[in-house]
Amino acid sequence: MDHCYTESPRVQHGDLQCLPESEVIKLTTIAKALSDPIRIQMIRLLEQRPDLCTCEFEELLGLGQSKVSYHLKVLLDVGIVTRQTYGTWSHYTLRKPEILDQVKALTE
Amino acid sequence: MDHCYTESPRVQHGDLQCLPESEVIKLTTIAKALSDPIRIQMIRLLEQRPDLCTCEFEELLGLGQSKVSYHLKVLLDVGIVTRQTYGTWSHYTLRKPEILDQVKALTE
DNA sequence: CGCCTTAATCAAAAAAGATTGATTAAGAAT
DNA sequence: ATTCTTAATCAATCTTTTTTGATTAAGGCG
Repeated sequence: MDHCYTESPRVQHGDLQCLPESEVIKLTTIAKALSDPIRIQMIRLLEQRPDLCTCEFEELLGLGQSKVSYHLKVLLDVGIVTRQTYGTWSHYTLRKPEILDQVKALTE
Repeated sequence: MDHCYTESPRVQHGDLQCLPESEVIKLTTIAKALSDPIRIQMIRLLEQRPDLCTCEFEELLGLGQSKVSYHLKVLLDVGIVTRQTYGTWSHYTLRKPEILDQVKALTE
């Protein structure tokens, strides 16, 4: 796949270009974050009520604390949500409230 | 556990809705298909030249035949591409040429 | 018909992602 | 200061996805 990133004579199909690796990583990283049912439901909840805290996800989704933390971290790491810490509580907010609609558009 | 709730919740807990299971599966299935670097590059190539065949992907991406077939099947199964068979050759086409732009929009 | 090409599929191994229970850290309460 | 609460992190396990090489199937050609 490397030869696609450069001007290689092996690419003999005119000007066909692959995407730069950094771009591919950006795209696959966000797609990966969106490819789990629990994380989709978390986004769905945040769409309706911003600023949910960790323990509310536990309650609303019926999941254990460490599982909830794990999935919230995935969403946080790719920038789908932001985290606000108040004392010992953590609250999460969607960075882009319309993200789920954009994912839906992929399926249409 | 009212202590961690936000001051002005627009929606009460009881009103919060999850997505139906079938909808979640639709969303995660397409996201999963888009979460691999090889498949993103395949889409990128098809964006520039529709109707590439299996052996062209092998050549352009520098990958073995069975790996290429595997990833094309993932794209086919979720409907991102369609397949046309001519004799022993298989050609693939993007069902929605703008799909990569839609994925990019997720990252903005 | 045999033989070559193209490509899908299969099964085993490797890699990546998710789950689980325990531990840790930091702030709040007593 | 000690204990309690909230939630992040860790390590082991389990599950899913991807890779690899081999096999299979079907079409074209001598």
